[in-house]
Amino acid sequence: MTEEKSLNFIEEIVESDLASGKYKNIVTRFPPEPNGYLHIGHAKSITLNFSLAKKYGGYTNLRFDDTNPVTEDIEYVDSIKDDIRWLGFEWKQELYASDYFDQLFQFALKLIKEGYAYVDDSTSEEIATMKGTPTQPGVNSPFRSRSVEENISLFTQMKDGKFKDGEKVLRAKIDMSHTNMLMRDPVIYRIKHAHHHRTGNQWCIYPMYDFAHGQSDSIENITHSICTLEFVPHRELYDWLIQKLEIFPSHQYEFARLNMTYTVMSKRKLLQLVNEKIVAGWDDPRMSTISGFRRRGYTPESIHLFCEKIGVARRENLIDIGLLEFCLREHLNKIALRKMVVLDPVKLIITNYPEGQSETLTSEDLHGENSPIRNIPFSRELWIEQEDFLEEPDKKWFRLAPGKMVRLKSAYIIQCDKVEKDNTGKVTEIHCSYIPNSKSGNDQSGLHVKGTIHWVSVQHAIDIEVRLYDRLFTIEDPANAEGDFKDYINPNSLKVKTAKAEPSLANSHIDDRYQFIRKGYFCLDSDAKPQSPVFNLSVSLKDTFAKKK
RNA sequence: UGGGUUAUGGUGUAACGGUAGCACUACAGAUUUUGAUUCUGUCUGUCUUGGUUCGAAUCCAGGUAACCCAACCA
Repeated sequence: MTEEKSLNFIEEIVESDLASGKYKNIVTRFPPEPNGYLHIGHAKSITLNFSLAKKYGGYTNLRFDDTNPVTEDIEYVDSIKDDIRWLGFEWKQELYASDYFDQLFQFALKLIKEGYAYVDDSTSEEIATMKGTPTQPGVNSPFRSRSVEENISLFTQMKDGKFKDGEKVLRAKIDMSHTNMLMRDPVIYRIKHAHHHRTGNQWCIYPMYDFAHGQSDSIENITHSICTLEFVPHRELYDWLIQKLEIFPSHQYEFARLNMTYTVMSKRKLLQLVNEKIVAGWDDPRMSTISGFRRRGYTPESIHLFCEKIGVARRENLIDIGLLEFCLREHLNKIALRKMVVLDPVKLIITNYPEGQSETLTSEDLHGENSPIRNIPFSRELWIEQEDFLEEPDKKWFRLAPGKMVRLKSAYIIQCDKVEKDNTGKVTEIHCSYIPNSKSGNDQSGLHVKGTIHWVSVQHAIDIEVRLYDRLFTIEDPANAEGDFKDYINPNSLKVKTAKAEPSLANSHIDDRYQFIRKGYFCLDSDAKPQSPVFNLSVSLKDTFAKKK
């Protein structure tokens, strides 16, 4: 059965361009500004650009849009490259808009020579005022009619550092009464005496986005320049500049950016969370950054699946973060090694199991058949989960309770005989007896129990730190809520506890993925040290029982 | 009050004038040594008003709503 997958609108454009012979193959680019870490929204864009080129036999460039030296930094270019590689994509060329500064300067000169650009001495406030408003046309700058010679001379002096920041700008000469505000003589070069992370102090004028992005696309022969919806109004300017410059006609296409519930997606907001130490850093496992998800235990596969499922369209969206979690579980369920870990321990004593005795049982590492198996020590005293015992359960309870039976996963069936409590009424010990002929894999007891619980042998258990994460925000759309988004931080987004784990967890590696049975998926955190393992909750298991309560 | 963009179940996304489909979620059931997984089933949708047409989610006109645009940010 061939299931025909429908194309998204960009694939349709590409297919039609290919079919019409407009292009023989396509070239895309991913153009981050190195002023922050990449987030899951970028993953959507990365996946779109790289997958598209791969699917249609083209390639993708990685181009850093580094035209604003005051906000950009080498730290960010390194992290961006790491993240893209981790996602599994390979760029054809690693490029920088700053590679084109000379070329861009020549482009500007060409515009000036043809009367399409001029140097303006107005202040930014004056320029803003003269620009008008969306409902009122702007007025021409008094400097708009300078001669070509004067403009060339002034622009060259700008480049040569003859002026201070803000003293002059170069503007495209288009139409001050255009309905599109971006066409009202946009600034295309400004003076910034700033150190650039690549060109150093070579330049003191820097092109604006609109005079760098499209031109870079063109220089690289990008066929499909894909960006998000807020750039729709820029497209007219993008096309205008390419036409006046008479360079390769790249085309811009826009799609709706990713928004996700219970998180924020803007670099500015993420930076605030980092700077104000609300999170531990850009790669804090609660962050929506790619590095955050990676540290949290997400896999590239899970993110690919997510990007495939959310689709690509042109309408605003707010994706349920539950879908991302679903995609993670979907992958982890197949690969995560099963382990037994008790998060909130209470002691269970098997009174008819000899003191001092222990035995080695085996358990499956994975769910399906043909799973590898591992050894687990069993003994008289065990840790079990507090929530797996209830003194006065209702009829739907099938875990442990006085007089009730459960199976200890991969071990024996036990029956609860008695409980010990402290003077506050808290259960301190649960006394049970086990059914010797009910051993897992060789059960001759004929008993049928509904519940199975996990456990760890007290004398063999190791202590591990577990970090349990919850969503960072308490409301679905903090970015668009009333007031400051930080008012909606979830105070319980991180809980740390010491858990009792089966000994095999002592030698874990950073890329290993685990399922702590009946609890969730976990991975070793980068804070872990050989003698003090730390595990992150990647995502909990679906829990229909807890939900019903 | 100008210009641009978009409206399909709770959330996403298809259907390109001819049966509104898929996924997630929710709910119900089966299986289960993870209340997980797996399997089966159920609920819920074309913004609105007109028009064209044998036939409209799709085409046309008018409304309505949401988002974007007045950085020397990208």
